[in-house]
Amino acid sequence: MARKRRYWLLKSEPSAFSFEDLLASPKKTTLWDGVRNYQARNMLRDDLQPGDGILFYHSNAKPPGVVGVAEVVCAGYPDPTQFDPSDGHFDPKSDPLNPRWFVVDVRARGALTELLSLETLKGVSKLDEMALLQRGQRLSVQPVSPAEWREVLRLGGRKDLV
DNA sequence: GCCAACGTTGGC
DNA sequence: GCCAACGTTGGC
Repeated sequence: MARKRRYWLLKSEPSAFSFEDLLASPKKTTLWDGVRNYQARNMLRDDLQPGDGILFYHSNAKPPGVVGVAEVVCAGYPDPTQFDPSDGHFDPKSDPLNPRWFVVDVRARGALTELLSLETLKGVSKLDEMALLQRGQRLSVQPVSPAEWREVLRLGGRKDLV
């Protein structure tokens, strides 16, 4: 039996890479590079699988919030930017034979009908346990439960993308 | 292995 | 720009 589909929240600063940028990318797809946190790396490398659902979150935005829905296209593979000295994410300590950092490819499915702000999400009791809303969390890759996924898409007016 | 200093994230 | 909450680094 196939593995159950899982759900994730990915954060991006829209000034660096926005959901609109993803929609405008070839095949609405890009590699999710530049993650340099081990917990987030472990999820990219081990847990995200093709077909998994993604909530696209804008951090450091006005206001911050979930803006769109995407999906995982392929399982984790080494982040090419770690080996590129001209890239801001270059990591001279990473061994090409034993890469330290990983990416997945993600493809946009569609924007929410309107931005679901962090403030709005905080007011939804069904989302009390959501990783995003827990004190002190900063991970740029976070798990989302099936119930949270359904609720966010319902609030975002995109039940068609559940 | 401890922990102080430093760096980063990200809401506000 | 502030700063809380982490994560990382490096001396010991």
